[in-house]
Amino acid sequence: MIPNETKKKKLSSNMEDYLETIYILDQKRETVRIKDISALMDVKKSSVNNAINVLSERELVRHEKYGYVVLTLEGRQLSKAIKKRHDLLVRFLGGILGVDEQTAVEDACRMEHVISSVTNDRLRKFIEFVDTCPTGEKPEWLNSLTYYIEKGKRPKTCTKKIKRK
Amino acid sequence: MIPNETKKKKLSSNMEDYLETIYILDQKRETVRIKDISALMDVKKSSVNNAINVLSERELVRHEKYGYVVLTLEGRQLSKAIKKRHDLLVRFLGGILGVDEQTAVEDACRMEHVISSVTNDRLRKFIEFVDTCPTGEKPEWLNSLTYYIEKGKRPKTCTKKIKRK
DNA sequence: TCTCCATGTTAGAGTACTCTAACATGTTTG
DNA sequence: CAAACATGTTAGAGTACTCTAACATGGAGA
Repeated sequence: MIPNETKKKKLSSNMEDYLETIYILDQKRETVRIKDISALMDVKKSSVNNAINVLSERELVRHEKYGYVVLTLEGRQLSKAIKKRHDLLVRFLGGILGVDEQTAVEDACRMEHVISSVTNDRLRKFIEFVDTCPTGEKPEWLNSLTYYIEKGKRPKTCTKKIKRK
Repeated sequence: MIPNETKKKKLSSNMEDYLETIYILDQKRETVRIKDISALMDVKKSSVNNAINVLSERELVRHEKYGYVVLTLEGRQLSKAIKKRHDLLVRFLGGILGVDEQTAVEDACRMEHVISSVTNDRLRKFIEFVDTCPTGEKPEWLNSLTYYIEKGKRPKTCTKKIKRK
């Protein structure tokens, strides 16, 4: 049995980055140009060109010579998913672990390419769990966690009943 | 001003992987051979050879032709740190998010190369926070989280006092 | 000792990017 | 309309890995 050839190889991290950038640009302007991608990612236009050729072959974008870059349906779905993963990670790192904004974004940019769908799903649920806290606010344990991260020890309200061997 | 040249370039993910593998092997046997690394990482010996040359130039390992691979002090410290990062991630993914063992290990193997020291530190504190729970057991909120992840809803004891607009 | 075999090394090709530099195209403007 | 400028493309080199295949080394047994 030959493995199903409709199953496409996973995109490389770099190509995912290009795709995500195209998605971001697409969301905030009418047209996306090679030049825009180049500027946002801080790579040369020739590198973008190379990437666009790869993404075109995968049918994730369409691009006519000297023209705009346009996401295909598949490309849009995929890039949107990558962007969601990114945002999720930023929220987790920033909102729960209290990592500073810049570091959270930088880490998310790298982590978004390597986490499995299972981990992604669990992180999403974790954040949902925090967001849907019955009190409608930050749950008490999370306040304690923040305190612990900042001070290195538990708040007084969270230290009683210690029973360790 | 020329940037301080004692500052060494960051190791690539691949080289970190090689170094971590050497550390793991070093921990459980007297000597480390090219062949062992090759087997554990599932790459060809020639690739290991190439990696060892790079790590030797960086003074992270010592290796005489046809001999053993030995970690230098610096190599030991660095590889130990990488391994710790790995273990931390496995504990977080497995122990808190409830990701299955195999996926947790796979994800950790990729994530360990991309998280910043800040995120690493926060994750460590998060786990510490859970481990030092005053009751000496899994904190109640974590039980609720596990329930939420499994069932998609909060346990009864965790749903009262909802006040959302 | 000598031969065999496990192990290690080298050479050379392939992949997936990066860049610079030269050149092509298309748009704007004088 | 044509020159000037912005933008895009191509060619070719460089990096950091991967592999296969051929060859070298060294230790253990006949």
